[in-house]
Amino acid sequence: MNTDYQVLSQSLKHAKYRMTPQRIAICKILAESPDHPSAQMVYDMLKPKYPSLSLTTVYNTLETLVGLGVISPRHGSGDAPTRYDANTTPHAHLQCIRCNKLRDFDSQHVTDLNKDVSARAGYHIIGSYLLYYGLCESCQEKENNKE
Amino acid sequence: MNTDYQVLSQSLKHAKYRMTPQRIAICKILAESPDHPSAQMVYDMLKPKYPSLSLTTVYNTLETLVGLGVISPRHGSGDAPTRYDANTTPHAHLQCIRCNKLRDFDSQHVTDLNKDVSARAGYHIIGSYLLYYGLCESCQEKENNKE
DNA sequence: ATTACTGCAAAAGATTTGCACTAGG
DNA sequence: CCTAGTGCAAATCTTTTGCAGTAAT
Repeated sequence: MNTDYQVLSQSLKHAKYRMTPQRIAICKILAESPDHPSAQMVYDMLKPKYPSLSLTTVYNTLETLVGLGVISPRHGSGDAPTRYDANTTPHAHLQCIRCNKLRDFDSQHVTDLNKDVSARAGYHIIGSYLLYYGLCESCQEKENNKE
Repeated sequence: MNTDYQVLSQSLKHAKYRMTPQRIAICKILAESPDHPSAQMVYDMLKPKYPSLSLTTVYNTLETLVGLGVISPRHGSGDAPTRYDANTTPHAHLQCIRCNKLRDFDSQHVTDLNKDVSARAGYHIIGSYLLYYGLCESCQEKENNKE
């Protein structure tokens, strides 16, 4: 489940950031989006309701929230833009290389791997990206129907 | 260990690609580079010896080798460019956010996670990126000396 | 009243594309 | 010879930056 709106907005307030309407709107969208939106996607969703909104502000706010540790950036396979995930518990992602959908995948082995890395790496680990890419079920069907 | 030069070049020949000097040189560099070079890094390493080489050709060749499944693209944390890895056995990566170094991390849990994803996801998995980012040992020391 | 935040435009960096020329088979 | 491959320049796409105006506290 995603971090909810209260946690996102409170983290801004607590860190003494100003509560602008743009930031509030972006926090709402992130909390409500199960599909890990990119900066552009956030912008497109909010633009109709906030016509003056700029993409720069979306980037600024997302970067701020990343800095507070309440959302995580995930860069997709290949050329796809960075997606932002309000679910900060450790989990892997599955991305479809056809329709670009991005979904979560929970597994005990993610936890095990994280522990192993922390224990053996000699790195001060700050975060991780665990991405598997391929064809989702509906794109596999389309593929089969074509050939 | 990296896939060696023979395997890379033979995969091109076997797939009926023409053996140009540029492709041969790029295969050699990939086989010999333990540091997972980016397209630009490959270009910089080869430019002195092949002054006419273009970055476009490097991108083309890397893309071809990715298509043949003998190297894997790995996009780093944040804004870092894509790195290409001639080690195609499943393993995780550790990237230092300070010096940008990228190294391998082998773990039984990677294998376990891969199996779990294949078994439960409903995706046709094509590949994966498993990246942990943080501070490497030498950058941790520099950090400590400063503060 | 301050000063952080926004929004625009321009810049930067990585990768892709169009196309004429070249060279591998 | 013939077409795949190369190399250049320009285009594209994402993200960053500089800066003047605006608004949150």
